[in-house]
Amino acid sequence: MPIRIALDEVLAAKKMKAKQLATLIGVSETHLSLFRSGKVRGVRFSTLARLCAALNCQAGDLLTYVHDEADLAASEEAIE
Amino acid sequence: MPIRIALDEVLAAKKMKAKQLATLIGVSETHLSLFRSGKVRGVRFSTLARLCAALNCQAGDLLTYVHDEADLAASEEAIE
DNA sequence: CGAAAATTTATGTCAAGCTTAAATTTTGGA
DNA sequence: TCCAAAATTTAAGCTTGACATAAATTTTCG
Repeated sequence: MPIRIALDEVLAAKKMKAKQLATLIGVSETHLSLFRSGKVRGVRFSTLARLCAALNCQAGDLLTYVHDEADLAASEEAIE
Repeated sequence: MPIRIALDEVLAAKKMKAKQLATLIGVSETHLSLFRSGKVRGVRFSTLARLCAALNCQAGDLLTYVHDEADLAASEEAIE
């Protein structure tokens, strides 16, 4: 997956524990853990907004796109 | 909603039409239109990745968080 | 005007966001 | 080296909403 979640880095920079964040924004520790380790396939903006608010950062600080040529082949399947 | 979608700006900068983008990344024009006008409540990373790939930009260029104090009160409801 | 292009509305499907609970693993101090 | 607390993972389920297609409505512009 070319969208990398950099939550751990931001968390470390703010010297905040995942648990604190979870409590602060009202999301389960379970889900936050899955999110941190990149095991989710998307986010609700409401959740993203709360993360940004709590960490005082931008969406781009949490989500970074790692370029992958394959992403552009999305519409052209059946190439075989 | 404090997450602002800046797709139109990026699109304009790249001088690309929404329709071209939709075709390029394989998403319906309908949905892309809803997305552009901020009428969706979230994104799948697969879609975000394709947008970034096609526009050659970062996730942060498309999604920006507009600070809103209210976001932190997310967990404290029942305040009345 | 009028037709093509773009946006919106309507409807529906199905994936997955997120939760709670329990199991498993990791961590760190005594 | 233990063991208990903390953190992560697994499991199961509820519910939302991403995204699609089709049709209606609106906008664009020659």
